Amino acid sequence: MIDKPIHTILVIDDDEDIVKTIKGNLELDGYSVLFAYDGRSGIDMVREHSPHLILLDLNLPDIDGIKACQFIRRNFDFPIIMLTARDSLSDMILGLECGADDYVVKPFNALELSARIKAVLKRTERSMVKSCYEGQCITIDFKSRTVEVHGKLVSLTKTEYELLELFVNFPSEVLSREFIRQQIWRDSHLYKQSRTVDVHVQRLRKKLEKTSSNQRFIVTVAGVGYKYTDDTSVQT
Amino acid sequence: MIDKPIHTILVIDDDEDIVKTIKGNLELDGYSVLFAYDGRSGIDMVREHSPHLILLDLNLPDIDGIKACQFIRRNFDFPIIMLTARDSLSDMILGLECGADDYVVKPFNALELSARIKAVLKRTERSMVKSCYEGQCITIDFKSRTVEVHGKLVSLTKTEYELLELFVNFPSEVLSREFIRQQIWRDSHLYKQSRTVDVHVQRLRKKLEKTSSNQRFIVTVAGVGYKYTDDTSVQT
DNA sequence: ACAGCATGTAAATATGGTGTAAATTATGTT
DNA sequence: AACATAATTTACACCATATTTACATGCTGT
Repeated sequence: MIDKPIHTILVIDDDEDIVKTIKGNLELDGYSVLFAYDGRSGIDMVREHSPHLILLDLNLPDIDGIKACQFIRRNFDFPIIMLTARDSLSDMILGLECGADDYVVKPFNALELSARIKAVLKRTERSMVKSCYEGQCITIDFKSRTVEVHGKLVSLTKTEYELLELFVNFPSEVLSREFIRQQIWRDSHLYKQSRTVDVHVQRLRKKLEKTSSNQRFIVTVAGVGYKYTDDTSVQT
Repeated sequence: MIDKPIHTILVIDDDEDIVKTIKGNLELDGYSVLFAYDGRSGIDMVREHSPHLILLDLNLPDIDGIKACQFIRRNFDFPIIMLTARDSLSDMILGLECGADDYVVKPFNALELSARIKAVLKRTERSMVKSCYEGQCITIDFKSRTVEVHGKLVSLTKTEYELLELFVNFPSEVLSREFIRQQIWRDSHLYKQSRTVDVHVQRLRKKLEKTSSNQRFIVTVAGVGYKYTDDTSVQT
């Protein structure tokens, strides 16, 4: 909690009410918030302030949100989360082909937005600096998507790998099933009370623990969720 | 992250906005950036600073970009990437007969430019030191474009060779189909969800593995892309 | 013009990852 | 201890993805 960096987030949306509530929420979370009500001035602010992350509405009054997104990506390359109504979800957004890092469907709740922001910041920050993770026993090379446990290579499927990467981004923090579901499956329809997350955690566990002498990397916190740790000393 | 060398890139372009955004992006990528707004002072800077790579606009106010490119190549021999609008794409550029190492079509996005710079630097750096690649089993002579597997010569087609060279430049790094498509086919319209890349990977595989005892050089990472490795020990 | 090879696409096949349901076991509570 | 609730395990059918095959077109060199 000592040296937590302050992140600047730029909100570009023409709905003043939404901007206000987002601003309020984000400031509670400790972010410094800038905002703009249209695309043009939004882009000016991007140029001027170099925010750490941009929340960009898809339906702006003056310019197309997707175009704006592409423009920002092309010219500045800051992480972007698109804000969009469910009925205007295009492939462009779904596949994040417009260059966005993530998207959130309106109306969203504060917690979901907050979670996605956190995840995107973690992801981009990490990839700026390091290309691998080195825990006590587990090593991950993000470029080759290679995972080693005690030096032994283990091959993971796509979801297993993404799951592990997610855990590693939030070390010794309890992640709820719902949070995990949202991060990895977004809104692809998984039955609300499906045990899918559990099953995948189990598959991942099996592969990770096969090598090492029954060490638990992913601990289940009953009634809450799962927690990853690869270190005796707990650190944030 | 320890010994990453700092590269100096010189941008020669008369559009101040473009220069600024390029500069911003490249500095984010960790490059040291110089710039010039016309050909004459650009060439002066080349002489003075010996940059590792030059981004050269085709349409300069004072001199012809192609001429400038040829001049730099003749007199200094630093790698050059041409920046050009789609409508002024000449054969000279397309075939890189002006001596450029690559070209990028405006407007380009930051990621593409970044990728091309990376690729050119890898290529030229490697060829500065070595004119061939020597893996555990595979040997490539870049000048003669010859490939040997376990000492046995295999003849590859143009695309197969370029594919292999691309892979070799990013050892044990997962390359997405989209990235491969961009690097090898540039923007020639390949159907978005065409399996062309796969097919060529398969053809390349067949030729490489025919010789050796069914060793996998190009591993497929399901749902993500392909990864090359010619070494039992995985190294970054 | 012809033969031969390279290339991109499409369709058929194979593979293996994925989600779910149900059975079993563990956990926490009273 | 007994119960209720939650988590794990197993099994399986389905589906998405990768691979293979085949083919039409285009290019090259003789």
